[in-house]
Amino acid sequence: MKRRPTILDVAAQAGVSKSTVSLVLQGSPQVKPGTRAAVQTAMAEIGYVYNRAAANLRSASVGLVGLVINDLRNPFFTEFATTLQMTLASHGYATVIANADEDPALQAKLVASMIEHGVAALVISPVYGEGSETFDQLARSGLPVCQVLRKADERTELFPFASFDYAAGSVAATRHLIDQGARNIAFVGGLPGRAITRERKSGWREVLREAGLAEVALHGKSTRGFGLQAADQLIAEHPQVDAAICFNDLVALGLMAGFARAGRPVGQGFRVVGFDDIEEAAQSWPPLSSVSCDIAQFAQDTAARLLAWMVDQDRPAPELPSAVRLVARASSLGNET
Amino acid sequence: MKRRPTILDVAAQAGVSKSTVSLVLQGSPQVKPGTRAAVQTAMAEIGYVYNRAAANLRSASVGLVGLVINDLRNPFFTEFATTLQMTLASHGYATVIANADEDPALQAKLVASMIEHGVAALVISPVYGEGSETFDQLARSGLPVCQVLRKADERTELFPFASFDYAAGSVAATRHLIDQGARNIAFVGGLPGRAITRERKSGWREVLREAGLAEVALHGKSTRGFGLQAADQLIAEHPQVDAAICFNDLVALGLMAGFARAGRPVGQGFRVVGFDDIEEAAQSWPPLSSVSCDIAQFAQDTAARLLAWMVDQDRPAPELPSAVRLVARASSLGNET
DNA sequence: CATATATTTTGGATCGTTCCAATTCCAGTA
DNA sequence: TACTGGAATTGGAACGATCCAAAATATATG
Repeated sequence: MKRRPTILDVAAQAGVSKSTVSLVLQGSPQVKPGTRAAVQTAMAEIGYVYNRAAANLRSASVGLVGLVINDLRNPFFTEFATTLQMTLASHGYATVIANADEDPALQAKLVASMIEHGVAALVISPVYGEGSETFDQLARSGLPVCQVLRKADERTELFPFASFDYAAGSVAATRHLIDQGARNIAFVGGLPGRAITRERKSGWREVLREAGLAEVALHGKSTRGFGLQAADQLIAEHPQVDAAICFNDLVALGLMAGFARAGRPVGQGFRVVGFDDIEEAAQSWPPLSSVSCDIAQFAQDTAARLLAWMVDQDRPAPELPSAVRLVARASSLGNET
Repeated sequence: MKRRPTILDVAAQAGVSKSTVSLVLQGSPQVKPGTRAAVQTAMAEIGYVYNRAAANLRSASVGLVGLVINDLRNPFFTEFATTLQMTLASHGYATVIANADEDPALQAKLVASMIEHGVAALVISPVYGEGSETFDQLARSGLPVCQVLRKADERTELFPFASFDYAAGSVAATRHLIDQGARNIAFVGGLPGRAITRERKSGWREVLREAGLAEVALHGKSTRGFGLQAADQLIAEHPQVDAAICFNDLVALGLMAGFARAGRPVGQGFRVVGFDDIEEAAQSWPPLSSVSCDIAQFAQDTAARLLAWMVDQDRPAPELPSAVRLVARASSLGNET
């Protein structure tokens, strides 16, 4: 017979009752060491594998956390996802990662599937727009849900929101460019109307208005491809622009590639700052200045807050902005190596 | 009472039996449309959520596929993972993605956790080395297991292996560089001793020997950082080298950045070809020539093979190399725009 | 209309674990 | 020896779905 062995088989093999086997499985201290050893030997002998579905059915508490990411292909989010998974793993929780691919319908399906699978909590970097039923469903489930990096639902008492203080980063980046001598600073990338775009733009706008400088903004998707295309547009339509703050590093790297292609490599009179400080920023040429969001640290903090919520019923603050830090590299500095 | 409603509650609400509710849940065609509607209304009214753990316990067949990836941060693997997940989703299977982070111990833990969660099959791009117990465990589980992209276990009748025909790509890339006038072609990146490094190197070596050209190889991690560092080493120690085949695009992009930093931008007498043809290859400057592995297509093929195995007991071939295609771009062509 | 057949619906058994109250074991004490 | 109390072990009742064979209902046939 090919049937998977159960704890009853183990119990028979070890000459104890199924309850004792269950206690061993749970690492209870109240079984005698000798008995424990016998049970463990029996398990190894008959090749027993734990059936978590059965256990969950009875105990309801599952060491499973769901993670839904709007775009897992973006390295920034990949880093967040992998760090969160590893941090939770070190606390005995398994994480299921899913990619919503910026598709609200898929996101809804994934969330429903995770609830069905009985996750104990959910972390979501949501897709924008059309997501209200998803959050209504989450609200009904009563699960601990953390919104991270993107705020798609305003009910932050229900879905506490943690992200970075992008506005402050934007101010710092703009001041830095002005200090370096830039006078026509464009903002490139970010889809218009989104909260995160507004935030990353707000500091730039504020500083420019204070300084009485002109504003040029090119909006679009947050991809390398858009940056490439934006370079051409900037050169053709706004030749006076001498610096750019990009929505993220991917856009910035694309923009730099675009300027290089046009024969005006960044560093020679044109300055660029990105957002996120992904690993590649330090490795590109020229190295890219970026508003650094310590995403690994952020993922660890998120894990800690989530654990506090799940384990100690200690609900996180509704809004929590993490500090950012401007890392100045050659792409924005006056002198060029 | 805060108890989650069960199908019995739904049945009571709708005035039918639990069996009927179960049939509706499974989308059985044998319930009358009127009854179905009544049940669905009842579900909505009392906010029923399906309990998959309970269902799995009885039926054993779970629409769940595990995916373990050696390094999810590598965009090549991220693309594979997300495409596989989406393809399987369109066939009604949920996918749990986990990142082993090149850590054999973590990989073992993840695999064990997935088996416990009752996945119906597993796709693994394994970590190299120390993984034998992991595969022994998988063999014992009797699950359909596909090894993809990396072969860590030689028992390919048990764990069918699918990857790309890297050797052919390597031949094509080397011939191409020679055609373009290169005479000193280095191989950069890839950890020595690994099957995949041997494969990607084999064609290069073969062609060089045929042509009677010298061989220079720099081995290291498959990261942008190593490429950056390799550029300096190449310039300092092997100034005669006039072209490079890189283990992957990340190394190639790092190498190009390194050459640019050293004031010898690629395209002016130095040619580079990478492997994988990640999205960024076309967007860098200069655009990077690469041996294209259509990873999205590969992920879809993998999904199809896995489904055939799971559903029709149709076991895939033990070894299946997918064709690759050289995409020549400015980084390896004679003339520079 | 009675009967045969097809379509829907149903109650009980079952999956493999955990939980709980109850029982057994055993060393220490009177 | 008989008794006690804590430690170790146990059997039965859940958990919430699916499966199956049987029952109820609807439809077709002569």
